[in-house]
Amino acid sequence: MTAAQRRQREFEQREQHFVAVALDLAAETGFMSMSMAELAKRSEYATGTLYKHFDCKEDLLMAMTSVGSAKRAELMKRVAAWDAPSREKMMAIGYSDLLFVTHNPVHFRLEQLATTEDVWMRASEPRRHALLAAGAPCADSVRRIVEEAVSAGDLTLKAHRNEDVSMGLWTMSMGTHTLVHAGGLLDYHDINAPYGLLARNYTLFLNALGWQPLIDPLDESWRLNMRERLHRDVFSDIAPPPGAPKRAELE
Amino acid sequence: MTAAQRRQREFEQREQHFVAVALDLAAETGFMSMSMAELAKRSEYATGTLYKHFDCKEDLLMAMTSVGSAKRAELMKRVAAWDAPSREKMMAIGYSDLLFVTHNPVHFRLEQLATTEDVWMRASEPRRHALLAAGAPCADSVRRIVEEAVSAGDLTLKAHRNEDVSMGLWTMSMGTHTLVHAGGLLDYHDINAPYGLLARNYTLFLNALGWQPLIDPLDESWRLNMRERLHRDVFSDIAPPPGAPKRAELE
DNA sequence: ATCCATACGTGAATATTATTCACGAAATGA
DNA sequence: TCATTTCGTGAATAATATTCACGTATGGAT
Repeated sequence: MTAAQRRQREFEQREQHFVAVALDLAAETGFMSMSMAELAKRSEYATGTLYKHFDCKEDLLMAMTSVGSAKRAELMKRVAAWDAPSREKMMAIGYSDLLFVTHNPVHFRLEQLATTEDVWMRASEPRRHALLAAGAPCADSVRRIVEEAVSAGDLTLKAHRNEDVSMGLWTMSMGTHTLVHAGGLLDYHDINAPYGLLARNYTLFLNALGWQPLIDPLDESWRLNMRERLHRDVFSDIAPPPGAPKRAELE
Repeated sequence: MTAAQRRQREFEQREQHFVAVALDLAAETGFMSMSMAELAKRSEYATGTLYKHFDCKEDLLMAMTSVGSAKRAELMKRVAAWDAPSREKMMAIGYSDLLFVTHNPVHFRLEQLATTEDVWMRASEPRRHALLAAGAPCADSVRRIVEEAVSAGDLTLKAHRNEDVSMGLWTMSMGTHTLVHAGGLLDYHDINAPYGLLARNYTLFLNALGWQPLIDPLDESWRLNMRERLHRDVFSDIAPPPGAPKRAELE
């Protein structure tokens, strides 16, 4: 039965190939403007073959999005393993998400489309589940950091359970990305540096939870310092997001 | 020139008619599954006539979404005019959004789709602008409440400018709705009552800003009390969202 | 080495649907 | 009453997601 296994392996490789080519295509034209026929041609397979893997275009989208989610999860796993105070690690989680989205703008577009109710419901249940599963390690990393903070005495949970803490931060990040990507919206509302603001809101939120040590949201240098160490210790292979202020510029 | 004016008026009425019928259709089938031809037929006009109003389906979506945004803005305007302490008014803003979304789930789906980058970019600039404009009064109401809080001495702005305050709350609400509407996602992450959590997160955030009077996030009765007065004084014509303690329904 | 049966890839055919446009009817104003 | 313009029409067009009948390659059995 080793032949069947090989077949299976080749099938999976072909699927990855389809997804990789699809991601390239989506980067060029956007997911909605990309046609299944063109994707098949670019992948050097027939249209029918594509449909052997994905029952519908939405299923393909789920698979494409899962790739990005896995990448983000990998970044957060690194953060969770970082040797730093719990509060810095929690801030670094938010930063890693930002890092990921700015380096992978295409992924955010896909994710946004995928979690749209209209699209979400068209995808098959197994594909949806696979996407959720791809994101689960993110939640795990965050959960672990919260646990760590509690057992280190940096944080005492009252109204919030462990999952609730991450939910607050998660919604702020997701909402911010959404507003950033709706071109013109933030300008319209006269909001200049949404991600700097997001960082301050993280700070406020963690302060409100009583997560020690409390940080002055006006203290930019604390955050920049943390970011520098983070890039040195954890993200040495990833460039900071363009447009982020350098520490030197603060003096 | 009075004939031309009448024509113009009729044209606008027909557009409203199209949008109203489209909202009904979208409620039944979802926006993506709704066809322009069927919309035209239901509206008792020809397909071409529909395209005299909307250059593309995405433009129609923007118009449909604008209707909802205007409704939400109307609710928030009422809140801004409410005679209550600034902090309660700010909480009521979040509550009014929740009220609106739970009573108009279709609108949220549309809004979510519309602000998706892929869709947003396909709509024409004027239609996008109209949608932004429809949402502007929301921002105005919120801005006014923040100003009021500052001049009443309930709030002292430090790291945040006026717009920044609303941005934090806005992203939390939007992010929460998004997660709620991605069916199965919250269950997957073991989060039970997302909107109760959202309210606590609002409370935390406003506490962190130092918005007086500070509220214990564990104090449910404060919130329930506020909500009751709000429904009595401001939203007497709107039922509380399901899941909340029932009151007499006035229509 | 040969053959059979099954699994697999194919791409032309189908179905659906957003969008266009050439036409004729109705309104307008002289 | 007529000429002109404006407006609504819906059949035609142009994609494009999805299906399926077909032929071919594969792998095991003789």
